[in-house]
Formats: sequence, structure tokens, C-alpha cells
Amino acid sequence: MRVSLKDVAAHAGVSIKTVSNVVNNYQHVTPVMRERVQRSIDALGYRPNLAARHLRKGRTGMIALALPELGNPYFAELAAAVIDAAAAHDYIVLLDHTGGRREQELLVSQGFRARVIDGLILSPIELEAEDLRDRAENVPLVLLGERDYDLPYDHIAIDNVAAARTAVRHLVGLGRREVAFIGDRRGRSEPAQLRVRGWREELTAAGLPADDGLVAATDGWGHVDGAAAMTRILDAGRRPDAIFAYNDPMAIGAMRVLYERGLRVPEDIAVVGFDDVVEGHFGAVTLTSVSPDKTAIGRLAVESVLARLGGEAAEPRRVWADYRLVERESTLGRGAPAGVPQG
Amino acid sequence: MRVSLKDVAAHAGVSIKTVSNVVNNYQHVTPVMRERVQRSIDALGYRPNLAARHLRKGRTGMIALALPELGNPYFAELAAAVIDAAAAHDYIVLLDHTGGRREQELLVSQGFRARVIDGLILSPIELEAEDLRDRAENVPLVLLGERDYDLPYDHIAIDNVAAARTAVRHLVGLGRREVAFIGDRRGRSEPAQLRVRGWREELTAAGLPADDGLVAATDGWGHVDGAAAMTRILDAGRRPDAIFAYNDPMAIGAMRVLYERGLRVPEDIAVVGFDDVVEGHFGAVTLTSVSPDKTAIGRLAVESVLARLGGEAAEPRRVWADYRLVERESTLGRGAPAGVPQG
DNA sequence: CTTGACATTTACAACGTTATACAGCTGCCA
DNA sequence: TGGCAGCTGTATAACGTTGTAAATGTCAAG
Repeated sequence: MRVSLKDVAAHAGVSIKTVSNVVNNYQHVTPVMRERVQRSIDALGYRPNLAARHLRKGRTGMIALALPELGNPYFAELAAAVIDAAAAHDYIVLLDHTGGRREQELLVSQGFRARVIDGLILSPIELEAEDLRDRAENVPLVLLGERDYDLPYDHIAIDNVAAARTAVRHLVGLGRREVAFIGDRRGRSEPAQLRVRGWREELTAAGLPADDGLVAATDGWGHVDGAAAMTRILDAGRRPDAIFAYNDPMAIGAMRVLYERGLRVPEDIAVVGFDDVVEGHFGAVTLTSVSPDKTAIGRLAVESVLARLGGEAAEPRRVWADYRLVERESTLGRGAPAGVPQG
Repeated sequence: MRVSLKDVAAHAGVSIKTVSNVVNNYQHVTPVMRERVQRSIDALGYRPNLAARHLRKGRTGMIALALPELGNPYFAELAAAVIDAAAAHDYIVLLDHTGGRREQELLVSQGFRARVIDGLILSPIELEAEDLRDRAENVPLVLLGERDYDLPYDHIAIDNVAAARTAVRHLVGLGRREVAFIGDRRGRSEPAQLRVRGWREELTAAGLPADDGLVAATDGWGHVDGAAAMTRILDAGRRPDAIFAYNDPMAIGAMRVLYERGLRVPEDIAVVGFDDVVEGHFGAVTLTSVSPDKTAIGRLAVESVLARLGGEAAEPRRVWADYRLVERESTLGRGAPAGVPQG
């Protein structure tokens, strides 16, 4: 059977509370007593029962991180960042994935999946503002990814519109005149809408076409979806000279199709992705991509949740994380491919 | 404040235990009573306090899954499989990553990271048998990945030696005579050792060279490491006509180097990876790979842990999961590249 | 109408921890 | 020496749930 405070107390010949005081580093304990109790703790191999502690204190030391999917390396890398940031505060992360489906996101946001957490970090795809409006749950919620509407929750995000404009501006600066967007979600995803908006704004500002024929909607966010979208665009008779994809896997899927069709990247078609996942650093043609600062996002998210835990009902904050455009071969102006990129 | 059983009981005018009985679907409750209590539960929005339930029952409903790294898509996909399998049993998964470092794996195996779990699924890299020998912890442990030594824990694994032999046999069958291995860990990783062994056995059986010059050791398991290893082999003056890599990212990193050196895949050098991650399906040259049945591995792991929970001290089992070699362009005998592969 | 059998409901005691309030003890000052 | 203040340590009561055993209710057979 497991050792409890009671056992240690009996072994050391003191009260339960004194052992508790030692365990919790309560200050008013004489060194002699502390030493004696500690010896018993070590002898018996006592380890606190967290369930009991949680019941008593009302805190669990766990936060949940709900992501659309783990298969996408961006989210996997983000998860790693969050886990590390949480560990720095002695917090454990409970990971969940929603598949980006609204009903799953709803379940998570209302705490039906993980009910033992102090806080929740959610990266929503399809969730609507109204879904969060009547959230009865009282655990703090932090949203990852930009949302356009006003909600009483912290957001950690990069500026999607600006980032998309940066990507498109880069393509336009290379002399590209017909830039397609791959990965629209037909209004069902806030981030996708924002990136489409940035794409449209920048093209319009440059006096270039941004018609619907240049926007390919997809059902998922994987390689397959990017490949399918690229195929559709080409089969429709369009021949853009640049692609801006919603994320890297879709960009890579699209590039595979271009390769099969005998179109060269970047000579015939330049490609820019989003998320800067490692995979894009190592293809036959390395991928230019918008690179969000994942480490910062993870850290900021954890800090936001834990701050809310303190209980101060501060104003909801919108925190902008950094991003930058990393140029690689898929948008190289001219010249030979570079060596193996440095990550 | 949160609603407790007591509040519901007061509201419905019954005892606490009756409410508990309704919540737990205890059978001896009259429909009338059940209805009445349920109405109060709904009215007050009662939700059970899991910390209290855990304290009382001694079970937490959580298992931990400790993986080397999430950035590797194989582990990300595996994590998704485990989370889903656990959800089917109303279990929540607590995810941790060890970086494949022995001290972290030790910490996890001894329960110092997550101390509220009913069971642990660990995918060790550097952990030694002796590290697990004196595991004081009493939560059930299931190991992912084959281990050569005898330990009183369940293993879920594919047969690494056989799988490696299958991969090498495929290359030899294509007429390749000089097959290099990328991703040895200089004895510090059991799985790597087993794959090297399979590689060596198959080559030896075929009367082909398997000398040390054909084995490239690496420090990590990422694209960068594969690229560096490939570079070293070529710079050492070797010109193998086939590569068998420890995993897909390393194979892809190696292929990038081959591309830069003007070596064609598969014409000059055929490449086989391991894990069959999605990324390998979409390169300019798609990657032949050993494909473990990740869904089955996740399911078997969860079932093993939960079975142990039952308490029956059954013999430790070694469960073999399926695998198969998926042939793609990187080992194509001849002919044109196929269309977009079907995942 | 009593009895017994069984279905339903209840009271109470855990589970292991920490917060609260208080009791001893020490040392210091008047 | 008495008294007061500040340290230490302790007994007790929660936290919210479920298992156990006992109390109550119901119904049919005798």
C-alpha cells in the first residue's frame, strides 16, 4: 500500500500536520524536527497523493492544450513548446486534439473532455464566437490563433492578415503577377479567412487580380488537400505564376503536383507556405514560409493561463507573437540552390 | 462556487448518496426518483468533482504517454492513435516528451513528472534495463518499441530485426550491392541496434558487404542528422547504391543531400526509410518505407495498460504489431513516377 | 394482519491532504 | 517572578466523493 502522511507521522512520532509542514516547506519548523521528519519521509519513500492535495486545494497543477491535430508538425512543435513552458511552472499538460471539428472544439471548451484542469489553451478552427459566449465553465481559457470578434478571453496570435500580406508582397516583389491561394475554408475557419483577406488586400493594393478562380478551397489541411487543390486550379485552366498556401503541408502537396506536371519551382511557379515546419527545409526544393515564433507562442499561452489563475479579472488581452518570412528555394529569384539550410 | 452532490441533494430533497447513485447509474433507483434527481442535476448544472472521485476510488482516469519527441511525425501520429484509443475507454492521456534522453526517461519511468496517473506508456530510447529494474513505482508500465532484455513489463513493438531485413531484402532484390545504414546510435539505442542488426544479417546472408564504413552514426533522429550522415558517407569516398535509414526524416534529409550532389534517386541510389510518415508521400521523389501499424500499436498499448490496471499479475507479454513495406518512387525499379500516392 | 424477502434509500465513515484555531514552550522585559 | 509575545507543534475540521451497512418501504404469501 502507498505511504501516506499518517504513516510518516507515526514513524517519526509527530503529528500529521508537522509532516505536511515539512513537505510544504512551511517556515516555522525547527531544523531538528525537519531533519527527523525528512529522515522518515526518505525511509518510507513517501510521495504526496496529488488527488488528495487537489481535492483540498482546488488546484490540479494541470492545464489542457487542445489542438486541431497532432499530425501537422506545426502543432506538434507548438505542443512541445507548451509542454516545456508549463514544466517551467511545475505544470503538467494534458493534450487533446479536436480534428478542427466544431463539435469537438465545443466539447473541449466546455470542459467535457478533461475535467481536472486548472486552465485550457485552445486552438480553434471552426468554433464560432457564440459557441464561447455562454461558456458556463469557470476554468480560464486562452485562445491560440487570431479571432476577429470580441470575447472575454486572452488571444495569443500572430497578425495573420499582415503575415499573409508579407508573404504575398514577397511574391509580387519577385515580379509574380498571378498569385493563387490554396486552403480557403469557405468561411468556416477564422484563420483561413484572415489569410485570404491579407492575400486579397495585398494583391488589390498592387493592382493585381484576386478573383475567386485563384482561391482554392479545401476540406482538410494536409498534403493531400494541397495536392488536390493544386490539381483543381491547373485543371480549371489557370496557370498562376505563384502559390501562397495556408500552411506548409499543403504547399508541399501542391509542389508535388507541380513536379508531376513538369512545372518548375520556383522558375515557373513560386511557392510560399505558412508555419515553417522542418519538413519544408529538406525537400528537393526547400520551401519559403511564414515562420511564427512557436516558442514564444507556447510561453505566452502558458503564462496567460496561469496569470488568469491568479484570479485577477484583468481585461482580456490580445497578445501578438512575432513572425518572419523565411526565404528558401521555392521563391529564389535566380541562381543556384543553396546548401543544406540551417533549420 | 461549484455545485456539489450536497447542493443537488438539498435541491432535490434526497440524500447525497441517492444523487451519487443516480450519477453513477446504480441500478436500484426508482424511475421516479431518478427523474427527480436528474432534474435537479440539470437545473443546478452539477458536474462531478474528479479530484474527489479520484481520492475516493484511487483511480484517476488518466494515463501518461511519454515519447521521445513530438516533432517527429511518427510519434505525433502515434500520440493521436493513443489518445483516441484511450478516449474509447474514457481515459484521458497526459503527454510528455523525453527528448530521448536517459535522465528524462528515468524521471518519467519513476513517476516524477506526472504523479496522478493510473498507468504509463513509455517509448524509451536510451533507457537501460537496469534503470527499470528497481522501479519502485507501482503504476503499470507498458513499453513501446522492442527491447532485447527481459523485464516484467509488457512490450508493444514490431519486429525490428525482421522489418529491417525486409527493407534490405527489398533493396538487394533490386540488384543493389552496397547498402548503407544511416542512423546508428553507437549502442545507445536499443531500436537502432536492432535495425542495424537486421541490416547486417540480411546483407551477410546475401553475401554482400556490411562493414563499418557503411554505417553512419548520428546524434539525433531528424532531417539534419540524416543529411549530415549522408554527407559524411559521401565525403569518405563511399558511393553506396542504396540507403536504409533509421527513420523517414533522416531518409529525407539524406535525399536532399543526394539531390544537391546531383545523384538521382532511385536511379543512382535507392532509399528506404522507416515509419512511413505522411511527409514521405509527397516529396519530389516519394519515399519507400517500413510502415508500422500505428493505430494498432496505440490500441494495444492502451489495452495493455488498462488490463494491468485490473490487477491480475499476468505474465509480461511481448505483443507484436504488424508492419509492411510500402514501395514508392525512391526504390522504383524502372518506369515513370506514379501519380500522387494515396497516403 | 404478520412475516419475510427484497427493493430502495439513507447515515456514516473513509480516501489523504491542508487551513484554522489553539496549546505549549521559550525567552525577554518589567 | 509574572506576564507577554513569538515560535513550534497539534487536534480537528473540512474538501466531494463512494462503499458499507443499516434503516425504511413495498409487496406477496401465509
